[in-house]
Amino acid sequence: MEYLQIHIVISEELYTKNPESSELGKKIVSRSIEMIDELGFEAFTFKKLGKSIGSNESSIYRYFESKHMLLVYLLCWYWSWIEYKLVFATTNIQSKEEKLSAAVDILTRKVDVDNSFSYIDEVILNRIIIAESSKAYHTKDIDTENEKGYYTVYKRVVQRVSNMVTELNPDFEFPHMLVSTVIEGAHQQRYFSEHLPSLTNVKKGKDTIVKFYTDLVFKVIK
Amino acid sequence: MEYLQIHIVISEELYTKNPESSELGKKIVSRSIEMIDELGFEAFTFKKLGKSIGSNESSIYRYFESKHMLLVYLLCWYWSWIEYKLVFATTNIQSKEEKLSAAVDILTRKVDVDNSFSYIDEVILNRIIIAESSKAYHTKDIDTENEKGYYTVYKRVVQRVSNMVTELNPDFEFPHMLVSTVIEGAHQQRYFSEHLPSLTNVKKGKDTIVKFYTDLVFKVIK
DNA sequence: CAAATATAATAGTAATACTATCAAAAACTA
DNA sequence: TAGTTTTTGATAGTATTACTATTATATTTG
Repeated sequence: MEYLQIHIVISEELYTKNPESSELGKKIVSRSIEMIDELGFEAFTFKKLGKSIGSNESSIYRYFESKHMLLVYLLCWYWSWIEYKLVFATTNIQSKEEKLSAAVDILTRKVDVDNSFSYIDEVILNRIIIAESSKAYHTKDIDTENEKGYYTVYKRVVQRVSNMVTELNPDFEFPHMLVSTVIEGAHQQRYFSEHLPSLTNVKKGKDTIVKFYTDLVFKVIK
Repeated sequence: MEYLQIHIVISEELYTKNPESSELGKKIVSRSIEMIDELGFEAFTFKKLGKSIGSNESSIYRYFESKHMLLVYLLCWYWSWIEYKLVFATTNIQSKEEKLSAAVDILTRKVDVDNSFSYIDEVILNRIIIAESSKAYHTKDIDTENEKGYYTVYKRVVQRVSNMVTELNPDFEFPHMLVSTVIEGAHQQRYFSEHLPSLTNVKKGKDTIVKFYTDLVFKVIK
C-alpha cells in the first residue's frame, strides 16, 4: 500500500489519557496487542502487561480505565484502519460491481502484511479481532456503551458497504444484514478453520473465505 | 410440538456428577439458565447461584467443575435439542427444497415457546446461546476441548444440514461454511437487532431473520 | 438400624481488577 | 538554573472470584 502520512484518530471517550501522547502509552498499546494474542483476553492482565513493559500496573490504569476499555480501543482502531483501507481501495472505481467486490475483499481477507502503522501490528490485531472482538460487545453494558458511541466506526463501515450494495440493487431489502453477516461470518470462518475445521470447507493455499463471501454477496443481491 | 417421552442425554465428559440424577442437580441447571440470562455470564457465579437456590457453593462444584463447564453443558443440551427438533421436522419430507427450508427455519427462528422439556426453559436457553455461546469456544483451551468432543453435537447439526444442501446441489463446494454462517449469523442478527440495530434490517412483527437466511441459502446454492 | 452417600458449613488460597497514597523522576517554564 | 507541574513508579490495600479441602450433618438405601 501507498505510504501516506496518515494518522488514525480515536475518540476521547475510549481512553483516560491518550496513549498516543507518550512513549509509555504507545508501548502499552503495542505490547497489549501481543499479549492478548499470546495469552487470550481472559488471562491477560494489566499487572502482567506492566511487568512485561517494565512499568507499573497503576501507570496503565492512567491510560485505560479497564482492560475491557483497552479492548474497545483496539477494536475502534482496527475499524478505523479498515475504513481507511476501504475508502482508499474503492474511490475512483467506476464499476459498481468492482467496487463492492473490492470492499468485500477488504472485509474478508486475512491481514498478512503489517503495514507498519507506527506501533501497531495489524497482523496480530486482526487475529485479536477474530478471536476476541465478540467479547467486547457481548456484555450487559452493551446498550450504554453503544449510546456512548463506542461502536460508531464499526457501524459506519457497515453503512458504507451497505451503500455500495444499494447502489447495485436499490430494491434489495437487507443490505445491513448482508454486510454484517459477511464481516462477522468471515471472522468466524477464519477462527473455525483453525480450531473447528469441520464447520468450514477451507482449502489449503487458496483463500476460500474471500471466494465464498464474494460469491455469496453477488448471488444474494441479484 | 408433539409430546413425546423423550430425553436428552448429555455426554459424561461434561459434568462431574450428572445433574439429572438429583433434584439439586436439576435446580442447579434450571436456575443457572435464569441467572446467566439475568446477570450475564461474567457476573454469574456459583456462589450467587448457591445462595439463590438455598444451597452451597461447594455442592455445585460437585456437579460441575467450573462455570465454564456448566456453559458447555448448556450448549450441548441446546444443540442436542435442536438436533432432535431438526430430525423430527425433516424426516418424511420428500421434497429436498422443503426439507432444507424446514431445517433453516429451525436453525434461525427465535425460540418463543417453552416446550417444557422438564426443568429447562428453552426460551431463556435460546437467549443464552445467542448472547453467551461464543464465550464457550473463544478460549485458549478450544483445541483440547474440541479433541475431548465437547462440540460434537454442534458439529453434527452442521453436518446434517450440510448433507441436505449437498443433496440439493452435489456440486456446491462449501456446504459447511454456508450452514455455519447461517446458524451463527442468525444468532448474531438477533443480538444486533436488540443492541446494535443499525447492523441489521429487522422489521417489527415479521421474522426478517428467517426470511433473510432462507433466501440466502437457496440463492447461494443455485 | 447401620452404612453409604449426598449435602452443608466453614475456612482457606492465589489471583483478579481494581483504588488510594505518596515519593521520585522527568518535563516544561519563568 | 531553580521552581513548578506533570508523569511515572512503588507499595499497600480492598472486595471479589474461582476455586480446594476438611469436617459435620442430613438423607437415602439395603
